[in-house]
Amino acid sequence: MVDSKKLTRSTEDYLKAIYKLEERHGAAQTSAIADVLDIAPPSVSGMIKRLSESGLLEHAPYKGVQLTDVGRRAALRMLRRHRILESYLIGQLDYDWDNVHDEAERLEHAVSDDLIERMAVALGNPRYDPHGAPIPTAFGEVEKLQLIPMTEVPSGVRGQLLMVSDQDPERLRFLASLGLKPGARFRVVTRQPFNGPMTLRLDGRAKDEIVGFELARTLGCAAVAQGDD
Amino acid sequence: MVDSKKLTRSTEDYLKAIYKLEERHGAAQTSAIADVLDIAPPSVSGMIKRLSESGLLEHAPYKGVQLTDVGRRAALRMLRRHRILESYLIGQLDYDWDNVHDEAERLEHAVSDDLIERMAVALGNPRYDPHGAPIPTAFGEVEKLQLIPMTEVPSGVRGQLLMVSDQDPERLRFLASLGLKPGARFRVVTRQPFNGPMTLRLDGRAKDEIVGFELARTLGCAAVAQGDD
DNA sequence: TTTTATATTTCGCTTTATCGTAAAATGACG
DNA sequence: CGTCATTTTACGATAAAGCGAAATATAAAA
Repeated sequence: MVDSKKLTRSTEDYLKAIYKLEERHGAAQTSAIADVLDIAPPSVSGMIKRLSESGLLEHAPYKGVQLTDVGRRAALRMLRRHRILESYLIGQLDYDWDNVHDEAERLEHAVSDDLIERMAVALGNPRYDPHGAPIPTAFGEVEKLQLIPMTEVPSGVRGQLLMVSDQDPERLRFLASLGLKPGARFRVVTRQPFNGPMTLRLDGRAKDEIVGFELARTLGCAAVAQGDD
Repeated sequence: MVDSKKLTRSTEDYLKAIYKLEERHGAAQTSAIADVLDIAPPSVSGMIKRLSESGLLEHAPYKGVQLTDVGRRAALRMLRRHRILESYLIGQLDYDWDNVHDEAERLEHAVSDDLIERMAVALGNPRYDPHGAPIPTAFGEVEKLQLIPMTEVPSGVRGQLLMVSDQDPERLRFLASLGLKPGARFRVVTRQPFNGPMTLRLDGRAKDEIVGFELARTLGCAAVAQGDD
């Protein structure tokens, strides 16, 4: 119950995964967790039991789990670590946005809170990481972004790309080659039906770019009113 | 035999410890390792067996162990990591020389070679860490310092402090308060017999400082010829 | 409501890595 | 050659996490 018990690598990974699932679907099903972490469902059940006995989450058997306040704080702490680390590696050590994920993934379990705060200070306490994800504060608060998939920006409408997944280096390199970095503004030129590709015109570019549905669906965007900043 | 098998935290710690013992005494006895790592001798025997089966060290039963080339490279790699990390934390993240050890100790097991090299570059490829220890190159070469304990600098002779242990924060703070940082030059004013304290006059200081025998024995020094740089 | 399908949990077991105690083996030395 | 300290072997314990098979619960279909 006391929150000082130090967590293992796996438990930290579980908490992060559960947080992200909760964020998207309100709760986290066993199989969803198993899926994300690439672990067999019975193993997840076992871990859920241990985590709920430690007071990190509430378990409604056969329904799913919810993080407790303690669990959520722990998850947000990991997210902060990950995102500060990515920001630092890119900002101070010349990493590129497509190769920071793995390094951050390992380091987030090893660094001290002190080091993270020093990195944050060195960066000027950034609020977003290089992939556009909001960085939780040291007190465990996060901005909740209201994003829509690029696939839901209507034809003819202007939008802005705000957030991409940091996981797949190849995808990130490809996105960069299209000019699709967080902050990029565009107008949807055409959208094919039946989950077909979309055509975009990025601000400051002379040519349209074509983006497949699967890819576009993973891009967190906001619609931009004309003349909005 | 293939050197690509990734090592665990403990094995890395064993290799470091064995390297340091070898450096000082030519070989590493089981009990000495047990002592340094605070582990029971039979456990060390067990680990020695595993390490020698992995080709990291040669074991002469009942005699001691010697690192193989592979083992030595692995140990030097850890030393490089540790020392680059300490240098980086102090040089770029405003740590002090008395509080970097633990952080480096944890991180050295988690960082990638790539990150270490980036840190080294950011620092201008330093050759010594902030405690005066030589940093092995990425190729596994180290400068072998020929140091003597401060207790062996004769009375009346000038010396230079070159290296101190990074392990004990309190000791480091105390040393700093005396002005005893690597590079500091001094003249031995008096030395009491029977392992008594010594009196030093540090360059640029108006007052003598008294240093106990136990402490002085851990300070790596070089005698300095008059007018030497 | 009964049947069927899907998801979840329980059970029992395995793996990996490490450490420990007690007892046997070895080597060093007087 | 016998004593003593060191080292090794044998055996067991622990902790953390994983898996497959079978039992159970929920949800959907008939």
